[in-house]
Amino acid sequence: MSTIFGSKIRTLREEKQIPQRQLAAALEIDTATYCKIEKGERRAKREQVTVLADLLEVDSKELICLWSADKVYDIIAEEEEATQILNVVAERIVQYKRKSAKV
Amino acid sequence: MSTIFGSKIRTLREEKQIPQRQLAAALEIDTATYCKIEKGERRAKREQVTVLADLLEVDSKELICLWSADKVYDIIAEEEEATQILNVVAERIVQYKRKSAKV
DNA sequence: ATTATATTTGCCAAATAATGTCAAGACAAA
DNA sequence: TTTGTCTTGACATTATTTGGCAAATATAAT
Repeated sequence: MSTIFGSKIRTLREEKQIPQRQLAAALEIDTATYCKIEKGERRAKREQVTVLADLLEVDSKELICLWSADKVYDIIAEEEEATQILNVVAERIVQYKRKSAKV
Repeated sequence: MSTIFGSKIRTLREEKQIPQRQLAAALEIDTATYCKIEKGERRAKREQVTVLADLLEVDSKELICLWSADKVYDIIAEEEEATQILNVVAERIVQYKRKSAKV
């Protein structure tokens, strides 16, 4: 049930010794909700991720990456062909990049 | 807006010359809804995918794979770090497999 | 051209999932 | 014990997804 994203922001927050209350306020949500985000019981919204990156002073790309990875993992984790699914997606992304490079 | 899954089932259906109406009936949905699934405007439910695999006589794993890939693609397509997200997920899946293999 | 069949579109309704709050409890430090 | 922090569960709210209906548009055949 825990997420890479949740663990990451918890670690960062503890390193900086910031209380949940403070980050929750910045995100304009209840501390209960913030707590659940750290524990992976709720998913942060995308805008919230970037706000957190600022406050925790990390590259927002890094957090977005972990946050997205959690979402993808939820979709494919239970599927037998998980790895192949990733290959199909990767292939499609390459194709798209080729196409936009042409233009 | 079109999906790999939708294109695939449309192609298969046309090859077999089956009307949408017939597949829609098997899925117990409106032909309009079925039409949208082929066009990628609606997402089939997981159970519907396996029913379609039967009717279209293809391996359900194959269809599930394309169907999942569409979902994953939706999540990461707009993200700058799409490829890296896939790597993070792939890494996590490998880790999970190791863990379950140990037991 | 007219009819019949198949597909598509737009809009609304129902169902489901995601996000959030509140209140109460657990836990630790002072 | 009091204070501040964190956690949990039940419930409320909101957003998203899925489906139906009716009308429009193809597509075929006659």
